[in-house]
Amino acid sequence: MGTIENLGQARIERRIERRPLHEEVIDQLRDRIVQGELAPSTRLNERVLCEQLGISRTPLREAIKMLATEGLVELLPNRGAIVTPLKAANIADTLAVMGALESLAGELACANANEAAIAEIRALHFEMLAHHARGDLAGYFKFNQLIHLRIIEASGNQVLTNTYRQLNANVRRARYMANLSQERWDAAVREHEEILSALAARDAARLKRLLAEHLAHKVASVMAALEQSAAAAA
Amino acid sequence: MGTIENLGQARIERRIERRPLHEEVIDQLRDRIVQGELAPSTRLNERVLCEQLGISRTPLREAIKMLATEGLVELLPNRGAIVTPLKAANIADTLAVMGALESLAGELACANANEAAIAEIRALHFEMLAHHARGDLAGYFKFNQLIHLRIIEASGNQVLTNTYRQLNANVRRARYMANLSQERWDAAVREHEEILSALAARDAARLKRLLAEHLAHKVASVMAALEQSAAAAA
DNA sequence: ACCTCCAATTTTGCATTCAAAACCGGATGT
DNA sequence: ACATCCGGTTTTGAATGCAAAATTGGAGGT
Repeated sequence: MGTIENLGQARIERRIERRPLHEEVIDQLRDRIVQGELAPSTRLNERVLCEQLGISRTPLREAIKMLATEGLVELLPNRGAIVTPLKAANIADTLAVMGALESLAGELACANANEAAIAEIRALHFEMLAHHARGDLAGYFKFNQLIHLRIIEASGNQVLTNTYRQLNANVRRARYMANLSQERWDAAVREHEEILSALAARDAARLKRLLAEHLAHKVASVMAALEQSAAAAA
Repeated sequence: MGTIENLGQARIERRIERRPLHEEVIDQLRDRIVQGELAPSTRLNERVLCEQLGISRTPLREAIKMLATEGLVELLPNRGAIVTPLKAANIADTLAVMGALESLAGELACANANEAAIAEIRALHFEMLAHHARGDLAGYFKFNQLIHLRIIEASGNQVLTNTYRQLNANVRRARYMANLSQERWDAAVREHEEILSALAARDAARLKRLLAEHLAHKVASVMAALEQSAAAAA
């Protein structure tokens, strides 16, 4: 180990940590895809994206390859890449897997979550209520997502969290299509109340059931929206 | 070599679509990592790997980025990449997630699997028995893996299959460490018998329970081996 | 001997270049 | 009119080049 205290090097560590370009790029593209700004089936033209991002093709191509293994992008050999089309079957499969993960997360969270984490989830819940009260759908969605992610994280299983987050990115693209009725919205908020209370009580069985029901409703809503948009496209 | 035959060969060869280099490379590297030929924490030197694979750095770097999002490789900014170290905690987390996926797969497989798929799994089971009878551990492992994968695939959920396969790659790296006792090996074979019979009977509840127990044994065996190797390294 | 500093070398990050495949649009033949 | 062929253009795939960061090895100081 040697001397830990550096003599003349009392200088403050430079906080300016330059992120690799491919990381910057992948975040940018992932956001654009999830936001729908890059719509499903859109062709990713390397030249155009390079100009928009102000970088060369090398880091862009690296980012695209990474997005492909995340499943947000599809590689067509010799023909570039497209934003993965939204297929109802694929979304249904993804949601089924996410359900299994949520169930496991609920169980683990009841066993492992510390009170601070639960308190934070409760705080986020109230923030979500505020947006719901104001009828602010975008804000509601944001905190909704955050709450689900925090419950997953409360499991303490890092692999579970990463897997869930990755699958979730794919599903989030479909969320704008799901035009929530006021009734369904209100019901979802009530479901969240119950989920929170089950977690606080560390009632794993009840939490798992509630998460499963909540997800089932989400599946129904998303699938309905997808069917509708598919019908409109045809 | 007749001219006509050669022409024919050339035409056929030309029709075989050349895979992108990064795909070739990612498969090569993934195999080497899973086989343990590239051991955990090994530094990936681009120049060396380029020479070994006979390619330039561009496709190699693309492949490394993809392996990083698969979790088999860790990127150290400005310092290249290393094979992801085997951490007991990470493997335990991964196995927990795989357990949840197997459980879901068992349920879906009982509902969706066609008889041909089950017959194929049974055939693989007998091949596995043959290797077990001969005491051929490597051959046994191969068919063991294949059977588990086929059960997952029998779910009919593509996302589930992909997710499972990806997580599995990480765990397979640890399998050589798990020095199976003959008793445990025999027990594992018996468990497989039961799993197969539950699937054939489409008894979802029993199948889920058996898969969970089977996995629990695997977890115990892998974790014991990891603890042991960690102790040896210290 | 140990630590620190510094130049030389290596290695990575990114840009650029070159080659091959796909795409486009008009001319040609049926 | 329609399909197809062909040349040029665009776009992707892969190699190479160049600059910045990290590593190495050794000289000098304590």
